[in-house]
Amino acid sequence: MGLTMKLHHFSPCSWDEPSLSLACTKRLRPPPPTSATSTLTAFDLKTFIRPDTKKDSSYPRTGVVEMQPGGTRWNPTQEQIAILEMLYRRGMRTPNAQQIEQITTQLGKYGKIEGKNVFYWFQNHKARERQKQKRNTLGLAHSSPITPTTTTTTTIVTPIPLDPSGGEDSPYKRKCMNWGFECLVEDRTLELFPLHPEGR
Amino acid sequence: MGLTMKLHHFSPCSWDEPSLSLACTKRLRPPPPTSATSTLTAFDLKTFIRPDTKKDSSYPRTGVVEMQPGGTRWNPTQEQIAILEMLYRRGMRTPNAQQIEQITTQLGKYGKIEGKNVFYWFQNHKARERQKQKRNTLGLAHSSPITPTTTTTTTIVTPIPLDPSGGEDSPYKRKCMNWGFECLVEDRTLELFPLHPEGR
DNA sequence: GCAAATTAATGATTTATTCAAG
DNA sequence: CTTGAATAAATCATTAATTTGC
Repeated sequence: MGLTMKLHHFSPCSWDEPSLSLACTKRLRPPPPTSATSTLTAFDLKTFIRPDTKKDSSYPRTGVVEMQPGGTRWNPTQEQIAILEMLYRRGMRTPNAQQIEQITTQLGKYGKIEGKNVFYWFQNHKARERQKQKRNTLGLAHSSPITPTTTTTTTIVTPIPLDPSGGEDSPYKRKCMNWGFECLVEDRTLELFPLHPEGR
Repeated sequence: MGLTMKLHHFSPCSWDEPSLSLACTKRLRPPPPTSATSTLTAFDLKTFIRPDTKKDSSYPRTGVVEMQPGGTRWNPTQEQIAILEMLYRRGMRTPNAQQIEQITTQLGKYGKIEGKNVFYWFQNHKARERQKQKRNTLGLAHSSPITPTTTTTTTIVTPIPLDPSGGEDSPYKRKCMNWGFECLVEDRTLELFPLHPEGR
């Protein structure tokens, strides 16, 4: 479990294979009368494969460093972190698309940010709080009774607000999907964060 | 295993409390909000909560067979599957945002589809091909040496087209991110699939 | 033949793991 | 070392095939 050397790059394939022989691999679910087999032979796949020009097409191909002038990855500001942490403490764990969008809009006032940053932040924060807690729990289990050690600041983790009430009616219900960003952009900018963006 | 008749698409949460309960997957009372740091305490989070107007929220309760799109999941057509499988055979594994967009556009000619469907399809297909192969490998490992068995048609898995050229310039580079859908929509509709879309 | 019940397949989400920037 | 970013694995949830009893 450790050395998965996955490095699938883009294929310089030559698209001359004509065929697509649908080798019905399954015994179950026999394919319905497919009219598509014969028709899907010829199309220009090359258009797909072009080695990614992204939208920001104008990049200096100088050969080595083609990085966005703003830097590579999101570098959150203090205000952004503070807000995110508050939301987390308040119980937010996996915001849905709309929530992400709104958060992003607001946090954008304090620095450059994208929706995915917000999404990833919650993912990572949740996961790392979890493992931190687990580490603490296990550590205390067999460690010497008094070892505050001050190293782990033990961040009192407000447990995820699960449904504690016995009244269950669904064994587990998914809630949100984090897609749907496609064109959800509305221009009404809500005033959710009455903070005074000062410094920075 | 099949009598769960729960489909409360609309969580009847009452958001009347001045505090807030985000990430309310189930109906639950907001937990006592763990005194937050006093600086960023006041803002109106309720604005986040409005129960998401994006989705359908209006089901044909009249008992009619009117399957209105919105609450259902993607049900791919034969043509769509055929194209996706071809792309997969050709080596595509994790298309980037732009590729997903283009594929979506093209597959949209054969049925309703979104970008996330394409993304998920590749994720799932890749994973399930992997586990299928693993199962086969393990099965053959301790099975009798000659067992053609003809049952599993062994879908000749075109190995992932690795970069064969010695000319590498980046030692493993994460290539794509599947975000960035925000507003990538261009209206030039490429004609990648010169197929004649006929009704399913 | 047929609809309800069962099962297999698979779409959609969440969680765990990994890579790498700073 | 910390943590943003990305992918893989595990899991949930829903739909279609298939079976079953009539």
